[in-house]
Amino acid sequence: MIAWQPVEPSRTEPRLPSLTPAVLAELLDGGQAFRWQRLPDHVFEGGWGEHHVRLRLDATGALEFTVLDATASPARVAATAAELRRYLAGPPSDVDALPWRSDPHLAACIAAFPGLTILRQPFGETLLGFLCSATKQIVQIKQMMALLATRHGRPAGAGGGDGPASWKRLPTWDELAKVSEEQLRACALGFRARHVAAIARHLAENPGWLEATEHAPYAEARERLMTLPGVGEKVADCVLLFGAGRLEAFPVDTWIIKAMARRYGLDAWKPAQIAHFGRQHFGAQAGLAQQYLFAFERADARRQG
DNA sequence: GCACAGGTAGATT
DNA sequence: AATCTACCTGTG
Repeated sequence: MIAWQPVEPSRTEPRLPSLTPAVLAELLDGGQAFRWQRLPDHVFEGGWGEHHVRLRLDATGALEFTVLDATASPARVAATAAELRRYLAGPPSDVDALPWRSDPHLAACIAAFPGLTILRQPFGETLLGFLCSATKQIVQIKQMMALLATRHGRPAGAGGGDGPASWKRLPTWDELAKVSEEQLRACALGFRARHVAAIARHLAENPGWLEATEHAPYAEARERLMTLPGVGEKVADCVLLFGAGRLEAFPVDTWIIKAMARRYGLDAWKPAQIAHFGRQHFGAQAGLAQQYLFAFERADARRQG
């Protein structure tokens, strides 16, 4: 294994925030991504795309990483480091521009998770993850992703893998198109298997559709995603927020419905109404605000608020 | 044993 | 147009 290295920002990229272990856990394992595992001593192991790394915080809260590929060349390590910065830095955002001065609850959420940001994950992987998220808890979504990767994903790394212990990346949509619905169900996807299979076929028949969707303006991208089976407003917004850096996306899930009822008095409001309120109230970075509200509400529930 | 889980879509009122 | 339900399956 290669020694730990700092995840230093390059000169042209914004500095990554200094994080506490709790905020790092929320960032990697709080429901944005589904491929990170907690190890002892605040170490996280996981990956995205073909990259497989461990992350930890040094004494000052700065991030360090190590590439988990014994055969990785220095060039590949450098490439992973660059991709890691992009993954962690996420879309350009500014917490200070959120309306926390006039919103005491938002201010409390931000204070509870200082430095929490939005990741920039691969678009296709994000779609797969949130397709499988319907009425599932994070641990279960992670289990589905792990099974899909283990059984149907390519080994990542130089030379296409180096033994049974090598990291398996999630299957691409092209690869998923060759997996039967039965095999998908065997990965614990349940009724979501039908959606994954149908979308894989659709994407195979429409080359470039996913890329065009990723780069389309927000409203158009959202419409396109919602034409896919199993993709409604919530999943579309999650995919655009976490997989395409669209901070204006404001996913309304059960936690946000609870938060809006409890903290903002929006009792019995419907998801579409809450989404409208969120965009109006929180502004261009509504998705960033959503992540703070989401993290706070879940933490509050864990300590039986 | 049974309700519930980062929802969606089709049926029913 | 609003409300109800089926859809899979692991976890508590």
